[in-house]
Amino acid sequence: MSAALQALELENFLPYRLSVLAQLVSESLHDLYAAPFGLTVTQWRVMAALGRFAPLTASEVGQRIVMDKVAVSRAVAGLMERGLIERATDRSDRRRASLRLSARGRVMHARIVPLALAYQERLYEALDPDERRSFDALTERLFARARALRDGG
Amino acid sequence: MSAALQALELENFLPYRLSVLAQLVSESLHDLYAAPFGLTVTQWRVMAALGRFAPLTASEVGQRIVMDKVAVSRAVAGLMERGLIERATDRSDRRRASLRLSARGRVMHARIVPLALAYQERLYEALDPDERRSFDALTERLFARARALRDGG
DNA sequence: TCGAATTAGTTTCATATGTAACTATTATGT
DNA sequence: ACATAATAGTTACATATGAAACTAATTCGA
Repeated sequence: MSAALQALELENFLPYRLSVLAQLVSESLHDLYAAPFGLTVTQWRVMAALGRFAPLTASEVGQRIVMDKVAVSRAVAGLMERGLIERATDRSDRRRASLRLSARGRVMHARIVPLALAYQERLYEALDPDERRSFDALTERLFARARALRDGG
Repeated sequence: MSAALQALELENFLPYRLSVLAQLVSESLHDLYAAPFGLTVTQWRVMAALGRFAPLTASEVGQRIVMDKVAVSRAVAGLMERGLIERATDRSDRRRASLRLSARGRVMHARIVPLALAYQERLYEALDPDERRSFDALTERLFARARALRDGG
């Protein structure tokens, strides 16, 4: 049995394709709220998590949005400084502090959400409804597989 | 007509999902060649582009792998330092220099490619062949759409 | 109950990345 | 031919990110 020569066609290589697509989309979205609102991607994600699930501790935020605790800590510091979120130390466990959007944060959140959804909508116009559902399901399975490979080997 | 309240469900938000999936895959792949071979993701991508299409100028590399010229320049500097690629200034236009893998670079490339393809294969096990084709086609269309939105508005 | 281990979160350091300014070379228009 | 613009690539600066060390508080176990 002769060994097949393997060639790597970068443009057809799944991890590469995912990376390029995600980066392009991420950059576009970034333009949507970075310049107008002065937020980084990680800060916006923290706000989005709090907008939906507050109150959350920093750890819980990290679990929700798949972000490590250092990144969360830095994003929270920046958002606190600008008065966009509020922190309240847990009385029964003073290591923990629950976070929520401030009034200002809620205003900004309410202005960004429609922009983000509109962008998603325009992106999804590339697919018909069946294809959207299909795409979402496939990404979900790839994600689960990638996590299994990382964790279990 | 009452305005519908819009909610952003981050975990169902397409840009977010793409970002998290791409990052997870990218991290896994990174473990595959970063520690063993001491390459960054950008360096590996430059090697992959040269392994397939050499000789290329730095600009051409950037176009192939969707990477800006500064990133290419830095990756090239690192790869030159380690003797993994070779540079030859174009005689008819001395601004340009064509790049190719060195003998050492080809050896390393030949060792990494099977690892990368094996990882892709294990990832793709989450999908059956029809689904793979479908997924690839859908990502292609989303990419085209994202680029159109960025460029054209 | 007291020391070790765990957990939440922050700080530090080294590295990576993006933007803009810069150098060197070639192309263009008059 | 010569000033201006464009192109290839590098450097510099500011900011972002990841890994590991660290602080503070709590839990666990002998």
